[in-house]
Amino acid sequence: MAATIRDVARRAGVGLGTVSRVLNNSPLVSPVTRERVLDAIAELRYSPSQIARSFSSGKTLTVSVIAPFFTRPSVVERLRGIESALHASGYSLVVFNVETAARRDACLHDVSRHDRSDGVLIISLTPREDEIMLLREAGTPVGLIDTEAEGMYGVRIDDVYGGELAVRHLLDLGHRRIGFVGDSEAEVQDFNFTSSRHRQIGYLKALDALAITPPPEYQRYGVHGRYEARLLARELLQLAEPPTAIFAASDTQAMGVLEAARDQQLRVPDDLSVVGFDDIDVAEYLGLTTVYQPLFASGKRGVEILLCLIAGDLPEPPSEVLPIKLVARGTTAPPA
Amino acid sequence: MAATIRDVARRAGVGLGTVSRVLNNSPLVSPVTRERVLDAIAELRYSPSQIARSFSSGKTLTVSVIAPFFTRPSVVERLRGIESALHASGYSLVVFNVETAARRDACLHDVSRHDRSDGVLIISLTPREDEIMLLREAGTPVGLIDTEAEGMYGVRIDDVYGGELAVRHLLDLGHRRIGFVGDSEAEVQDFNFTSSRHRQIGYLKALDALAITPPPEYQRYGVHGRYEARLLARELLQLAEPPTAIFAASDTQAMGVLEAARDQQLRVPDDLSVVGFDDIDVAEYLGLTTVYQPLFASGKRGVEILLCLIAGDLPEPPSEVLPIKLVARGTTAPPA
DNA sequence: TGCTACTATGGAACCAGTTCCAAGATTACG
DNA sequence: CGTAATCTTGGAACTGGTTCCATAGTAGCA
Repeated sequence: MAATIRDVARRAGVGLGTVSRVLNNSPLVSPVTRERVLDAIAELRYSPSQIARSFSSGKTLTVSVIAPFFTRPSVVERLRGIESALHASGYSLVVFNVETAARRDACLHDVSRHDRSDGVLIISLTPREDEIMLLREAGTPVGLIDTEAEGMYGVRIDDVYGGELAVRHLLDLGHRRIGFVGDSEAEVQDFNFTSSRHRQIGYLKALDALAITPPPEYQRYGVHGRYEARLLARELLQLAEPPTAIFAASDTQAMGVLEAARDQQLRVPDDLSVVGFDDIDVAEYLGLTTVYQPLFASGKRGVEILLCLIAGDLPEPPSEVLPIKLVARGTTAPPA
Repeated sequence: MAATIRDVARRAGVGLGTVSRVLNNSPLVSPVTRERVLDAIAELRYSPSQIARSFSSGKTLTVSVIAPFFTRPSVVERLRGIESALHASGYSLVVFNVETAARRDACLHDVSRHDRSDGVLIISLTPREDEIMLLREAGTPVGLIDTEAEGMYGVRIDDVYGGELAVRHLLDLGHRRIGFVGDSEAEVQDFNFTSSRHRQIGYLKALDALAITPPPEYQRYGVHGRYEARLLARELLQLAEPPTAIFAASDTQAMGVLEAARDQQLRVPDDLSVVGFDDIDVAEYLGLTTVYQPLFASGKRGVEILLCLIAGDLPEPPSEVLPIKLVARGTTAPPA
């Protein structure tokens, strides 16, 4: 059907190797011959088979990315960074969406086969000991985004510090009763998500610096999302002594908190201050005070690190930390 | 390095073909032999090379999807439907994000090579005459999502009817001065997006049924997004005789309209009614009246159609139309 | 028992590139 | 002019599966 490299060779009256050399821009071809080959390629409307190429060269020019809940705005933005950097390098992007623990394990396992892609990017999921072994054995280059693991390379932020930033802002405004809304134990377990937990540690650290120990009932956990966060915040606000401010582990959860405040006829920020995390697109719209993290850049940088590994170099430092900052908007104010 | 099918054959003391038959669950293998081969596979920790498999069989078990602006919430939701259906069928998903006209053309061209993937899904972009030819010549199966084209298969909604639904709702409430905010001419041209235009036709049709002809200045166009929509809505609201209701071609644009209303100290829905389109996740949060369309289902159905084409069947009807409905929430009310 | 029909099996040929070695052509230089 | 070094070139071998044909084995049946 379609022309092959041999057809081109015959047509141009040259050898197989010569056509291959032309295709790969080898300098070992005389200008005259190159021209002749290019003519033959044009005449036959020849286009080399990518699969055959991958097969014989062992390179697929493809990168897999494992993204948990890839509809979450923060993940989407990272993906956009990944896609843009990858495309610029001529790589294709294969996406795996992980929404269950089983799928998480299956994906990590599949991808370690180092067969269909030249490398793997893992977003937010922290590989376990045995999975790290598997990936290393298979020799699959891996870049981690938004997480870190022993002996692996990647890019992340300091979530503990981010939590501190958020809560210090509330403390500076004069708040002392500060609640926390974060991911459920189950999610942390199932997916090995760490950011909510780390942000909470920052929350505790900031409070501890002022010798404040928040009561356990001020810290609530639920399945990630607006809906659950709304319920958790409602519980917080119905306490005998409710918090005057709530730090949510993500902007999405902060939106749930805002809904709960609305439900209780509380004005934000007059009656309740709210801080989120991530600075997703809609945060600006809502005037939500939050902690900004460079989502797009994390994807881009993750790709750079991975391509580095694929090329055989070792990036330095292994785990790069991107800067974050507090963005004060309209959902925080001094307590009444 | 890694074991090959020949190693397995040698180890199991059988022929090449037999191992291949075991791998492909051919019934033409005796239970005893099958067992022996499976043992050898386990002992050698053999796992067949996907690339070699694709190469020799011609199937890649991969589908490409071309998604314009894949961070837009509506696109993300479609992608989620695609990923879920594709994964259930054992296919991998290669994503191309299109954000410029040049990239649009390049992607459509690349993908038509029918080499790296068994089929292509195209979201919202309508292939042009020559592109259809190219795809047909290459024999690449194509599924269209959110658009249609002569002789091609896919799934979509009736955008004209959607626009009618939205505007009829406003008319029923008593509005007569109704503005429209949609995509810019440039976008429609560059990407061959059709939905904004079709929704506007629905808008005109609904008004026409009541013999209303909206003045040209009531219809504004700008680059898709919250920011531009806000500016356009501001212009509308500053007219000598401003509209009492605005229909935005998407929820994202409706959010811009809401911002503009806020800027002008207008209360929604008392002073201004707003209707969006798509019913993205955040619409519910905002209490936005909008037109619901099955985004997730469109992705899923698109995959089903594509797999059908890959299998060599022709789906009926060629262009399937999914149901939509108006979701009345808090941003619409009778005019003051 | 002999013939047929079907099952089970082995392995060559094939897919379309890349890689690398051998060899011919050309140039450089003493 | 002869020899070495360098530049070009051709094509066999290789990548790891699938496919299909030939053949051996076996059961069914008259």
